Amino acid sequence: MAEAEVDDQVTALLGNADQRYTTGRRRVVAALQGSDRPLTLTQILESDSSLSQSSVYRNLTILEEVGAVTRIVTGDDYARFELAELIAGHHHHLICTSCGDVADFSLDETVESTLDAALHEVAAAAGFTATGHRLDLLGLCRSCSA
Amino acid sequence: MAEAEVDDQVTALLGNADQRYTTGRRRVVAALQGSDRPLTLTQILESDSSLSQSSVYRNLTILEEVGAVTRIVTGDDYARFELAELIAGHHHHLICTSCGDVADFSLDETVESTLDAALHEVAAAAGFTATGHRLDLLGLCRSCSA
DNA sequence: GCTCATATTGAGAATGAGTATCAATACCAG
DNA sequence: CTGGTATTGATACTCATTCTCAATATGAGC
Repeated sequence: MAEAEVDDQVTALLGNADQRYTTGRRRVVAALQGSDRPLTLTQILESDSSLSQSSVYRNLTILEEVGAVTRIVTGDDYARFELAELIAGHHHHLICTSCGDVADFSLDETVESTLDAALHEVAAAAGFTATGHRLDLLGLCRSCSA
Repeated sequence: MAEAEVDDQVTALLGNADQRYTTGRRRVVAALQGSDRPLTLTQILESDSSLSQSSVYRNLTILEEVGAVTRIVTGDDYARFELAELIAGHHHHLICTSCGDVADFSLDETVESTLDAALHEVAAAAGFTATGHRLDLLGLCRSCSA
């Protein structure tokens, strides 16, 4: 998705919640969009020195509430943030259990549908209202396994 | 798995790391085994009033290090703990995004194999050394969706 | 452009789950 | 029983994240 389209999406999502798409929020979204993987707060701050810690935390929370950003908690000490699937598309994560790094990957459409169907049955049987799934591959990234 | 077998497994895992299977650790394992879902620290403490907070935290960390317990971080404020897959068997989680509750479920063998094969390819392509996967269904539990 | 009312920002204080400390206690070997 | 080591538990501490609140920016109406 092009930057302008992302901006339109985020503007709409924020607007639904009577929130403005301010410069600070644009910068946070730009940082996330410029990365091929989820970023920690520290990484966001490092990528744009005009941002302040408390505002980035607050804006990430707001962006998460309106559905523009997703928070990823890995067990690592830091939460990571990425653009929500609505914007970035459905995907999964390779999580390094040694250094905490997270990378994106996608699965074949056919595997995804098989999975979706199976999960749908499970949810129905459990009286659970499913809104999505999360699939992570755990292990060692290239540098940690070397 | 029967209680005695679980004890044997845990004893072996702890022994490999030169750790004792003390009364406090047995009580923590018993609490986890007695539940059909992962427990928070608070829930473990409530289930057995003879346990003290700092020892339970320390023992959960040790049990996790030796591979007897798995820590589940949901995005909720509390980490949850369960017996490792080696002991409890491979399974997945229904995670309620409203109240944070976590329940267990399993998938058909066939779906699991399809998934495993697909993930194996992804890992190979990324130079990632996979040690396992994590699949969670996100949504609202029965009581939160009512 | 100007003014008001409101939303947002940013620096620092506060919160709280989880971890470290350390003296007291439990356990094991001889 | 005795000495040496491992574990416990109360408490202090850490540090990612959230809250506070005065200062600033924004948008609407004129």
